[in-house]
Amino acid sequence: MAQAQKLNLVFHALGDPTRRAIVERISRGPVSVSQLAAPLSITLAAVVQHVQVLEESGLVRTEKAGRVRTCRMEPAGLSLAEQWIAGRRNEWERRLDRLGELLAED
Amino acid sequence: MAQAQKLNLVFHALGDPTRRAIVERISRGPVSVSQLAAPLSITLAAVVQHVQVLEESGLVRTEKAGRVRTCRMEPAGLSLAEQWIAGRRNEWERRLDRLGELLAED
DNA sequence: TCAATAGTTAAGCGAACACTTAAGTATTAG
DNA sequence: CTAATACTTAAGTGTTCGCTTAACTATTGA
Repeated sequence: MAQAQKLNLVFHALGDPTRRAIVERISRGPVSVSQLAAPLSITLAAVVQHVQVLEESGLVRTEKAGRVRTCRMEPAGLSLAEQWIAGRRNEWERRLDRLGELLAED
Repeated sequence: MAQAQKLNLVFHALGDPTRRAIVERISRGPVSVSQLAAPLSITLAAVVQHVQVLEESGLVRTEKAGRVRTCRMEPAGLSLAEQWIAGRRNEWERRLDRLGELLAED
């Protein structure tokens, strides 16, 4: 998949507060879907849909054993977003440097 | 504004590829709205709407001089997103450390 | 075996989204 | 003064989103 499309999915996934709460929980250790649903005031079906979005975005990996689906972190997903942001900061800082050099010329 | 609400706006803003392209351009230096629109195959009106979303998210600052609106980077916006991501990675790594210590016990 | 548990899937609904067209305002160059 | 430029704003349109209810499947503990 193209990088841009992956970034669409990752940033879109993180744009929802319920999904960020789910990621926060999963980043502390593996959890089942029911455990994810417990503190949330939405139906299990809605939680399943959020988990699907997170899995398709590459932020979360999922595995079913018996009737329980366990969700784990997939750190590469977050990494992609982090690197895009770092790239922007980098360009911005390099520009400030060039500007500083220009102003330092006498 | 609450941190969570800001994160909603920032991640949602970055979830759209056109808006990311706009941020990439702005991170290389200040630009007018027309300059932003030039390489994009959407109407000026649509670009204005994207810029509004970016401004409300805190990623971009904007200033009008005469009839030209100039857009600049607001690095604090990206920073907020970066810190949230770093926080998740941190929790995930700390958990791996604890796990490693457990396994190292004999 | 059979009832509770854990998740799945589909259909539907109202709100938000990205975009367009169209009609406007304000600024500036000639 | 006038025409072109650079937006701005409003209304409308099709699509996607987050969520619900409801009906279903698969697993497991008593």
